Amino acid sequence: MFFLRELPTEMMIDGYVSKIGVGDVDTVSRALSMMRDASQLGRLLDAYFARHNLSVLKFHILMVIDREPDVDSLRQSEINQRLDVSKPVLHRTVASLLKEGLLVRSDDPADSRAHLLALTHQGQTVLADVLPGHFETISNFMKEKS
Amino acid sequence: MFFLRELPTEMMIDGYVSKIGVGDVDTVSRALSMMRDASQLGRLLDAYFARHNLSVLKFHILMVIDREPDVDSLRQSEINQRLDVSKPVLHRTVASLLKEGLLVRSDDPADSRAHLLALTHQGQTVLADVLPGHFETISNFMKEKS
DNA sequence: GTCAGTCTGTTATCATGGTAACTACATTGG
DNA sequence: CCAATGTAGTTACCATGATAACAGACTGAC
Repeated sequence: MFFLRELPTEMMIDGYVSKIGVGDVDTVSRALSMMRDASQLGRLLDAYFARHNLSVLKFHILMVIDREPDVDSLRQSEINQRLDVSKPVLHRTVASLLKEGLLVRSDDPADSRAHLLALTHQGQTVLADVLPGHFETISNFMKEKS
Repeated sequence: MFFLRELPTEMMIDGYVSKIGVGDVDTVSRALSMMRDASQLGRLLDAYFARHNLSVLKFHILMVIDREPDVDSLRQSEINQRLDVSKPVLHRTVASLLKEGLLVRSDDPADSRAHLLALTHQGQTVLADVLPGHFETISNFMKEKS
């Protein structure tokens, strides 16, 4: 992600917004701040996970499987329902996690098209290792913002 | 960009955060909401600009040149100071805008390495056409959120 | 029972983000 | 002056996002 380093001043936004007659300056300013903050935090998280040979998407995949109550595995389509990412990207990233040994795949007894994806022991270890720093990165960023 | 469709409940976050002892649940919840909102608004803006044969980055490039006081052109490096994007991506995207006729390039008399990038008439027209919908997209999104 | 329609996963291809490393020019310190 | 360093732009390559289109397996209305 990327975004403006310097947001437009409220005056500049007003120059566009009030001329056009849509929305109000405060709302637009708030949205632009949000986008810039999200971009910056996104970069910090990307860098953090990269240092652990992961990506935000890989982390989220491990996370949604791990946090599932009652079961310890999910289908690819179920992961897709939980993550707002396209099927092919999810497929590719799951393939990469399988290759790296963080996930295992087994046939779904209920549907021969599908497979069940579960964390390996190593996957659980990696997730546990990476979680504190994830929340710490978020917390530190929010602290500096306020 | 992508993100979790359903955020973890505060209870789940607490399960991680308080165990780990970094940050607090509210701050982390707020950050995750922000990331999801930014992802969703980002998708809306991507789709909006795509309908106008643009991208968010192309729009921002046009915008920062247009909003510059006193001058009507910028160097690539000056655009880079204003946008949080890498040099090669900016270069490629500027090249595309030149090819599409939205920007023109002239030599910088002060530095033979550099060039000045200015909006063409068509570039100004496109920017003006696209601005209202941009702010409208943002305003509508923020309204639905609240 | 069958076949039209849907769902699961996959492949191919493209778009757009990044880093590393380079050329050419400009600037600065001795 | 001129060598060393810095800056502007560019190239090559990789990572990670998307859509379109497909095969094969399931499902339901008849």
